[in-house]
Amino acid sequence: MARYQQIIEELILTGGRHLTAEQIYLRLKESHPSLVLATVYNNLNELTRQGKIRRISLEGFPDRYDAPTRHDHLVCTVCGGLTDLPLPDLTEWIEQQTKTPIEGYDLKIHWVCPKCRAAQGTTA
Amino acid sequence: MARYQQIIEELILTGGRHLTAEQIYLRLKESHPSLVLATVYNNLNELTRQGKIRRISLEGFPDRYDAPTRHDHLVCTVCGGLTDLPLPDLTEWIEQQTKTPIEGYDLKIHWVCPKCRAAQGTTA
DNA sequence: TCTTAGATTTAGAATAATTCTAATTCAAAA
DNA sequence: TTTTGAATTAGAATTATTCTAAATCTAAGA
Repeated sequence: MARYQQIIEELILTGGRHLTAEQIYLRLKESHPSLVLATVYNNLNELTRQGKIRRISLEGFPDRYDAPTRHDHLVCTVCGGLTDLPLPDLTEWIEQQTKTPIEGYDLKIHWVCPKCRAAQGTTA
Repeated sequence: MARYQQIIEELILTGGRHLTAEQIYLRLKESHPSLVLATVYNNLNELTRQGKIRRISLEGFPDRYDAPTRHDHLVCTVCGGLTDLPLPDLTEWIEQQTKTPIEGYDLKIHWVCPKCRAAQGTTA
């Protein structure tokens, strides 16, 4: 069962990174016309719960889904675009600072991506 | 003008931290019965734009509003509760690592708060 | 004082992402 | 072949937030 779980996972891990639920739905609908958006959400929730994928929540934009490998993200404050950023793992440092065990963390770095920086130079 | 801007700002900075728009609305409605939720949102957006308050987005919970001082947050993965955590500023370290100027960052640390940890021990 | 102009607030409809519910379908086991 | 439980489907519901248009207010100018 879980007819769609595997192809959704594969699409997220290899077919395109940082996809939204709707993008996943539209891509898979081509080859699986009976697929429905609610099924995509169901599977995304299940995969996230199992730790096979990672959900990235962004202010003002729909959630995106990513590989669960440990890495951080640059978020463009202009276009909302996401870029992977593999900074060193801060877990131990945080636990030393807080003197408390933690489950993990979510680090989003705000920048203006090169494309938007160029566009700013043009208009401003 | 901006009749409500100041009292909203004051409530966020001093009257209670990590409040939602609705909590702010309910508290102020007592003393200002004509106040409407849309006005709260308008003012929260304006205050955020001006950098006088900070918006904190949490997965699955409404946004909360906080003082704009630089600090990080512990987020309980069980109850969603927020706790302030003043870790050292990582901006310079991140800029060294990425070799790119950044605008700031958002660091949320996932833990189980003491209250939920105790409750877990009880039930599990 | 009266008028005007601009901004703010109000009221409530609209939006959009996501979840929920109930009915249907499916796959495997009995 | 029948049963059973889980997954999918369809579409309604939810919820936080935004939007729109009308009403209100404030301050300035005549």
